[in-house]
Amino acid sequence: MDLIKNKASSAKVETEKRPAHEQVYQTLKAQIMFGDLVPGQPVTIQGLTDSLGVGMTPVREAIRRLISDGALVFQGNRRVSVPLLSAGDVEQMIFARISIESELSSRAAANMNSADIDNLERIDQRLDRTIADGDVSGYLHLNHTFHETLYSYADAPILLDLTERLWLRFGPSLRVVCGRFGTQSLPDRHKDIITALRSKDAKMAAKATAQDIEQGMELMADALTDG
Amino acid sequence: MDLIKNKASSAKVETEKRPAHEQVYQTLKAQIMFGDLVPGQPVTIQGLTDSLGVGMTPVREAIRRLISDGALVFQGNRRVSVPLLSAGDVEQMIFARISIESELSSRAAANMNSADIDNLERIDQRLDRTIADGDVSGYLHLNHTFHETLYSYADAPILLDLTERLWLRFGPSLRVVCGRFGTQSLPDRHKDIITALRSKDAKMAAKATAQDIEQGMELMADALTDG
DNA sequence: CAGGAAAAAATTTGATCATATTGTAAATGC
DNA sequence: GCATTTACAATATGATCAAATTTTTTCCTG
Repeated sequence: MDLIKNKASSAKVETEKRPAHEQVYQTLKAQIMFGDLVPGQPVTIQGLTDSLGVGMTPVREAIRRLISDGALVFQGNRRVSVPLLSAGDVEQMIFARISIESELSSRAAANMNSADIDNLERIDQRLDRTIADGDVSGYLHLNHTFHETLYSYADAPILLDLTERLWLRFGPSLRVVCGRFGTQSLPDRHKDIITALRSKDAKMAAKATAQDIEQGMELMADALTDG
Repeated sequence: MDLIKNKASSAKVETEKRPAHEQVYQTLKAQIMFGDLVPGQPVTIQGLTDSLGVGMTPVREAIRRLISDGALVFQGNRRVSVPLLSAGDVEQMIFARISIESELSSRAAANMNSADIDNLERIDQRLDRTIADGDVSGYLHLNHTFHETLYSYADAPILLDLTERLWLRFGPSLRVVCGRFGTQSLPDRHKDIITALRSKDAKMAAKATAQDIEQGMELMADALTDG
């Protein structure tokens, strides 16, 4: 569990340099995105100061940031919790993700060279293995890495930021869906995306990305209306 | 002791109920959005504790939130400042705003009744007066109110949140542009939007909104490349 | 002797914590 | 059930420590 323990040997300069509030933010972000926290679960400041071993000020700052990200919600009465998504929420996120991420994919297609695409394909191969193995946690991490890597070539930091914010919102719910249905039924349009990138076909890359998003999010929407 | 605790006096409720960090956030947000703060201007924690008369913790929390919003930027060396936009930034915001706000406008068209549209039109009439008077500050406030009011009928909180975040980003720069060129050259496709709403034409509402956004943002893009 | 660059001290600002205060929810009594 | 009390968590402040910038001093060179 000691994720923050020093990975000392490699780069000793940067290890402990970041301020505590930044580290707390990154830690919580990962926990939310990859599902250690369940939708609806309350998050308390004191609980985090105890478990993370830092004072309350850094924890407070990290929580405010995450609330602004939409990764946590303020429940009115000083309570903070992981968001529960409504059907409408998911529908809006589908629209926003398709609008923005298709564009990112399209822009990336114009900028990526052959080696970049090879690199992306290697990530996708590792992703396939997690699906075959039913490794939910690995799937969530590598799926995120795949999209993040792809979009990073778009050279569009503001669109990237909007996307990151959306991923933080649906992270916990996606985790629940994967936990319930396993990894078998998960969509993977990544092969289509890679094919499009190789032929420098921005339109096709955008379309494949849109389909990948839609299939994944629809799965989530269905699961939410069931429960 | 607390005999006066009941909220009997209805009109006066909003005074000191909200926590300090929330008030600081709202204050700074308004200052950023409507331009008391100039792009590039440094923002210091201690300066704000002095000028706002609260401790550092609430100020810190508000600043973290605003950084997450993109309304302030963290300059590496612990320094925080109001963002300077690049041409690429503006271009990305044009894309994102058109994508999302056109959709909001389209959805609002389906939900607004005649009285709602009348209300919106009254806002636009007041807006016209600020343009005629060259009242930059009034223009910025009412233009925001117009869009915010319109979009509120879309019943899409997540898309609304994404939009708010974008407005916070370009607020300071828009203010600079208006200050330099006055209000005369500002676009106003609001009449077209209202016409579209009255005929329940969602497509046309979306198109007029897109044009309104594009014209305003292009103005900003031009001004930024000049300086 | 003057000018400038480098080094060192001082000031300003940020980061963190410990503590006091206040508000909210749960528990107890009637 | 409802009101009062109790307990716990959130809010907010001030103090303390660390980092960075700015100013001052000093020393070297022309």
